[in-house]
Amino acid sequence: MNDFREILAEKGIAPSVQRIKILEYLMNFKTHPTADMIYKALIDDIPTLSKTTVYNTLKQFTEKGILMELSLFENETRYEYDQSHHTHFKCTKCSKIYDIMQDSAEFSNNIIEGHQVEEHHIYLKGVCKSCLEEEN
Amino acid sequence: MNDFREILAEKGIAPSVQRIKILEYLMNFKTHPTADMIYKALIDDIPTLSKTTVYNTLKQFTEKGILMELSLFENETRYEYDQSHHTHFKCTKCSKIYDIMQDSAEFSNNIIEGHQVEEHHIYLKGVCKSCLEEEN
DNA sequence: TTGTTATAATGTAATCATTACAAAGGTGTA
DNA sequence: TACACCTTTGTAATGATTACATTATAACAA
Repeated sequence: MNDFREILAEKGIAPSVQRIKILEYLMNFKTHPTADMIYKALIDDIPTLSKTTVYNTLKQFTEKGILMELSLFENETRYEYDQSHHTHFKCTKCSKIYDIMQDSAEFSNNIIEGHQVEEHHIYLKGVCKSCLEEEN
Repeated sequence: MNDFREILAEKGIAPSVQRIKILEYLMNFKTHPTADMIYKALIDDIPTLSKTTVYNTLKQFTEKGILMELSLFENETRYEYDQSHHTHFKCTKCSKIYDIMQDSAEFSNNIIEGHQVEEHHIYLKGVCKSCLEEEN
């Protein structure tokens, strides 16, 4: 539990109950939850919790680099604490999202870690050619 | 223009004016537009066009495999006609989305086709291990 | 032609995720 | 205590999307 406080302290974020609980949840449950899932999971514990607080906190954590935002699937932002670089797999039946640790981008075989892959997407983010040129 | 009618006919979709114009737009402008962008682009041409029609048509086209749905960025669904397998690059400054034709998944160099890559995501879709097991 | 049926398009209202904003609560310090 | 600052809260607003009921259109038979 000091863990959580330390992580927040390192980033200059005051350790309120809400922030600690949200971070704790994301570090303990690697389920790539939405803001709403986090809210529902914590509301019993913190009955006064507001959804706005959840959104604000997730935004702040993302900006400070504590969390990673995933907007990959179905127009719902999902969050994860895990910092390691890995691939995401979403099941079209049960909707669960799995982390694929396999490093290589070798997807010629359509079974990966037991999952049957039907679609394969790669996307990149950064500064494009023409924006780079304008900067000079 | 018979092109469009043929594509629709192949999939058993009646060639209404609205459907032809929407398909035409997606085939001519490879800008990965949102439903709203398509609506705005066509409303002068078809003054009675309804946004619901755009949504319905895009959904139908996607189900029939004519279009590809991209929910990669900022919780807005974008659509593209291009069937070839390629990578998407989004500029964090101008928000434009580029197609990256480079086949290999070799992103060790952080400049690709002139764009400076800052994030690199891979995601997969399919049926997960436990759903596969349940099927038997 | 008229009537009938089926499909397609439209407009409005509803939903859901997210954000804006103002008010209220808490904490630390002079 | 009083003040300043940050945090949380609740409500209202926004924006994308969907549900649904109504209207329009096209094809076809009588």
